[in-house]
Amino acid sequence: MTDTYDPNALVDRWLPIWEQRGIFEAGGPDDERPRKYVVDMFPYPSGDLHMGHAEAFSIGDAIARFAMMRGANVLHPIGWDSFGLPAENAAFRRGLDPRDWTYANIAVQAESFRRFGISFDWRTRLHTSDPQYYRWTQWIFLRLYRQGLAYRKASLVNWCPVDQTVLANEQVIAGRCERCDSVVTKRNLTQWFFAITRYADRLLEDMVPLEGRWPEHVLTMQRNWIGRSTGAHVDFAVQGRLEPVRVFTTRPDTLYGATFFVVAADSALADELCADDRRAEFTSYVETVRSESEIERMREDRPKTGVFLGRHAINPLSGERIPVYAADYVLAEYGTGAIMAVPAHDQRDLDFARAFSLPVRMVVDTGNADPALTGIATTGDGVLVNSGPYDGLRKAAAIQRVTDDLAAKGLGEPAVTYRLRDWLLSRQRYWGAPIPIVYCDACGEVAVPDDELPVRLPESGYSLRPEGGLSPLQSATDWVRTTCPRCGGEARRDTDTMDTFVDSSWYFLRYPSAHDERQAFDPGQLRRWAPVDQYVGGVEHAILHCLYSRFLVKVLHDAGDLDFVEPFEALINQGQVIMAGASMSKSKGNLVNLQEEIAKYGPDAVRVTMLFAGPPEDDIDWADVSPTGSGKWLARVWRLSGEIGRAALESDPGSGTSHLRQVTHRTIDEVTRLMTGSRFNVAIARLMELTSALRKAVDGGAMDSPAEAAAVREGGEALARMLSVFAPFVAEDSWARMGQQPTVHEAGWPTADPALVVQDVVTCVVQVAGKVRDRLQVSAQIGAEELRSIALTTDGARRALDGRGVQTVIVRPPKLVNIVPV
RNA sequence: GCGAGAGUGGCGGAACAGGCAGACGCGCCGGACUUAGGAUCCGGUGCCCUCGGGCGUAGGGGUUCGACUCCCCUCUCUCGCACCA
Repeated sequence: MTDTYDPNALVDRWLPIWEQRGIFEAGGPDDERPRKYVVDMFPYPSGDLHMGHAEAFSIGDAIARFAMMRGANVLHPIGWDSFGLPAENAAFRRGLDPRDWTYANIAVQAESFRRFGISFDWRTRLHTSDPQYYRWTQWIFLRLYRQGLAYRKASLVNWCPVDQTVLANEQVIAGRCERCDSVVTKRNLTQWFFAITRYADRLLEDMVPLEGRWPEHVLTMQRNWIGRSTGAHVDFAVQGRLEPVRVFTTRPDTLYGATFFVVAADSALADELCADDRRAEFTSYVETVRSESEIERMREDRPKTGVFLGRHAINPLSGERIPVYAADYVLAEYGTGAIMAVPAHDQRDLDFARAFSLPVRMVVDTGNADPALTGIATTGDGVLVNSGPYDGLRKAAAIQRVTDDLAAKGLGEPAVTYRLRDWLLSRQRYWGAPIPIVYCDACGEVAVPDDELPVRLPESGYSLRPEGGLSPLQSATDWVRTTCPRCGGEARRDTDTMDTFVDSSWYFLRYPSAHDERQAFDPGQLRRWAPVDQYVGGVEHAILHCLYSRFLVKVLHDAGDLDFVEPFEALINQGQVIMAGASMSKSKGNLVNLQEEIAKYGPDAVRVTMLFAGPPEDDIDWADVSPTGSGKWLARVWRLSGEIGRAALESDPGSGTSHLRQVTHRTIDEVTRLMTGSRFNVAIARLMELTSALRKAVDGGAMDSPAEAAAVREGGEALARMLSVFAPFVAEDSWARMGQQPTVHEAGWPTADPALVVQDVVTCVVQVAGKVRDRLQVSAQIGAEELRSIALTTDGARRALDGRGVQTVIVRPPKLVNIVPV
């Protein structure tokens, strides 16, 4: 055993031993230990692991290892989210097949994970781009298809002109492509959707039990994303149209304040309603609107525009005739694509009314100044005015009454709308799971039978680059040409592939039976493991990935495949690793290379630095933290273990109650609690304190006395066991240096002796007028009366009182006395 | 604009339930050992000070014997959403 601390040599020493013993493999069905399923969001193979991976997986590993050390049967799996557009683009840039590029990266990442010492059960390893995996992604698609939850629809979709593909709403950030930042345009294409909106209410309701277990802001983001609004549908007759036009409003109480009517300019309805003499103006307006980018449309200070359509709508309750406009501030996709405009109580309507000199009629008196004069719409509570039979009602009562009256007359009904849209999953790209549908001239749209899955991606030999909005798979003509599973006639395959979020929204169901060739997931295994007890990953997936996973689990539950409705019982979003105040990027030149950091400090020091920097959810600025400092601490532990190792193994700390034993057991007690709350930074601070206490004892000659040496050994061994969850290599080597057999990871979490945790003597603070004036060492069991009289006679108290009398004394034995002078 | 969260030393951050503010670490200062130190070990380190104390958790007010912690107002920052009717 060498005496020079070389962190990277420890990796080579212990990795083969751990792997040979299989110590991180989950127990089988007969394993009686309590089970825990810990999942890190699986990586995307875009290159080697980076600093962000190191942080996320350090957190997940600490959680998984802590559970293992406490005697749980832990499933800690790993896989790769290996389909997707970035890999495809990167491969084409290099003139490579996406498959080769992807699997080469996976190999590199897997080896990096190994050497980083993450406690994965490698038997679970899966890749979403394996036919053995995407076969079941296709099976899940068909599961939704048969339930009517997957459907095809021609619609105006978000189009990224650079990536040449359709994007889900969720992938458009402020009008730009999430991936390449180019300005998104619109296209009319027939696309596949999952009907996630049908699950909107359940996605909302089922969040209640997640309170306190998921980050609050993630729940808020999901709620906002779903965007449930309650109100009413109201039918307005429009001249020259048989059917009334329906609007959605959250403020039916303001119906008498509607002074005009607006339909979305780009909707079919606007086109239909346009009067002949307005056609020219309307057409040119729509052209202007269409040519504007999303960015321009979303400019905050953008003036309201629109055109009068030459018709009027009839207010169903008041009978008033109001003009109908087309405008781009009304969205075709939200609600019904038409609104009643109440300028007095809606700022957007007011802005439009002022731009077009339309009347503004206040119908709810909120006590604020008239919006017609101020230009500020009022939205608060108030009393109805100018509203015929509803005058005098308060807002809430009026909403109820108006809605009821509309319903009674068949002119409307209570309604709920959502911001959430159905999940658009078709992608005109090569590197994804093909959609398992064929089109037959005789039978139409036909599902590929389950036993013909997977529909494999054609291997190569085609131009696989996206062109002109056509899926690259269209050029694979002999792949496209197939036979209809129903009639045996000629048929064509769907040439789109699925959004990779489909792949990643069910992988945690596959892990426990990752290589099962008969089914997507094993219900028996899932009964043992699922749902995921702890999920760890970046906040960038707080909406998309988490919402889609929640949706899919509910669908599979309803299909009778699963007996739970939420995939992730608890969620931690780790912060980002940044450098010198900015997110890392090659162009900023502030990229920190993970492998270089590991080469310099060893994997353990990098892990400890990540976890010690602050709470897991906080960002880490690598410029503010010190891998050197973490490395120094680990080296201290390692050297200490060598000194402890020279003391006799068999010595027993016995029943001694030395100060050091108390420190050890209090540390165990506290670190155990801190780990339960994922308070890794504080837990590490406590372990550092224990290290210093042990160092001090050894330097003070403790090793010369058998009893004291035994207490040092007890502390050192407890330290190694606890350290193992953060710094597995150093902990393991220290364990061996103290003369113990491998491995520390099987040694179990130390147990605190309650007798040593309880403080028998405590420090009592003596305050005068709330300021600390003295400190006392008193028995933890001291009575209030006794403590009061001792406190009053302390030097500090007497000096501070300076002859003044005592008004009252607050005694909180044994920790505090506060003397209040006259 | 709307919603959520956060402001503590030079820096990252501690403070369980209203009871010793600044644990632990970085940085800095000093010392020991040393041919040497970018190794190791030990000590110091919120600010001011007449060495008794005074001030101090963004700012202002309040509740309390006692407030980083609870309440109100203001300021600043971060994140999310952003014409969603």
